[in-house]
Amino acid sequence: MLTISILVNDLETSAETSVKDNNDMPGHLARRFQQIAVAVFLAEVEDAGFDLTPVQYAALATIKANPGLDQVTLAGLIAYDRTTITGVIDRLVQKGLAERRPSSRDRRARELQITDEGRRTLRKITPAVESAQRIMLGGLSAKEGEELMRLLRKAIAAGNELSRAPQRDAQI
Amino acid sequence: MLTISILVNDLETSAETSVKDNNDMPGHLARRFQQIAVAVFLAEVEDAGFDLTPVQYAALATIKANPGLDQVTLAGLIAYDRTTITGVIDRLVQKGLAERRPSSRDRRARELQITDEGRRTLRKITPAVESAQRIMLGGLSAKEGEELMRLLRKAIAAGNELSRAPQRDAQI
DNA sequence: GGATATTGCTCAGTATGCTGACGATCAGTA
DNA sequence: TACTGATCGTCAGCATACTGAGCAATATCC
Repeated sequence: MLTISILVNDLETSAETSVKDNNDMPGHLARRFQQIAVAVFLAEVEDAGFDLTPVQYAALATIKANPGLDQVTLAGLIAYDRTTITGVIDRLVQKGLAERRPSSRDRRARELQITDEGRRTLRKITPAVESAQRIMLGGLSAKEGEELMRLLRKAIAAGNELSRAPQRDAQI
Repeated sequence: MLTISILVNDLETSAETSVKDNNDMPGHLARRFQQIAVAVFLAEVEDAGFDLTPVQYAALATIKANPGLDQVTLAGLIAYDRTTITGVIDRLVQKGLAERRPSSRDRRARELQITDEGRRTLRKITPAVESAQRIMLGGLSAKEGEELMRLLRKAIAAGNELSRAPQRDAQI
């Protein structure tokens, strides 16, 4: 009791809010883990001789798996904001990895296709991407890594609708 | 066996890379969880009548807990890049929540102080911040939430040096 | 069929985050 | 003390992310 009292007084000289340690804040931990994940991804990919961001990679892989999809569908599949997708596709097109052409069925929409160069890039980059995923979880045992991913998936599923860019399955 | 074979052929017509589902990628899950965490934070804080980002909140709370610290130390404590801090402090100062003044001991450095208004804001905003942290973990049991935070902390500690902005304790 | 609502995409503006560079300053050493 | 290297803060430039707005086109409803 005495210890606690001293601790509180030490942290808070006045009777104000009890500011928790940043490491007790899931939001802070989320930011830190993301920060490390991006840095590891970029380092591994650059070591492999490529220049592709995590976001660009996810978009390209999803275009490959769903040829001809439009931008809104792509955004839904990987949970990007639709305004973000525009710039990401711009850069994939500019690098010659993807193509954007007007849809014949809906003149508002753009159909996305991966190019041969994009396919080649995806194939060659895969070991680096997989290596990055391993490094991100490097401090955890295999079982802990699985558990972390399970808990993240569960928390994400529960909060899916809370951001402007929820995950959406493709329409049939 | 048959099922698996069909599935693989369905996903991969040629003998190319096996593109994993995004939900098996810790990097993707990290981005999604962060995305939701930020959205929840902003929504809760705005509901409480304030306009403060997660990054600004963390900086302000850390300034309050370490009066007079310089920008590099602040960056280290919350693992921001030092180039990011400049803009964050700019906005805190512009909102009247913090002050930046030249250090008397080191003319390169700037000493940071929280203002009365900043203190007031921190105090009033705390319930919203705590509510946001709860909502982020809303899909998990209390035990699962604890476990998620433990695993994140462990993974982050192992990867601390891998980003340009590692966490650093303050010098004594 | 025509008014209305919705949807696909883009844009301007703002806030992280990062790379790489720079000037000013400090610290350590020859 | 002069030189060298490191450090503090800032800047330009780029890439996410988001808000809110708008245009064009499609869907829906009467």
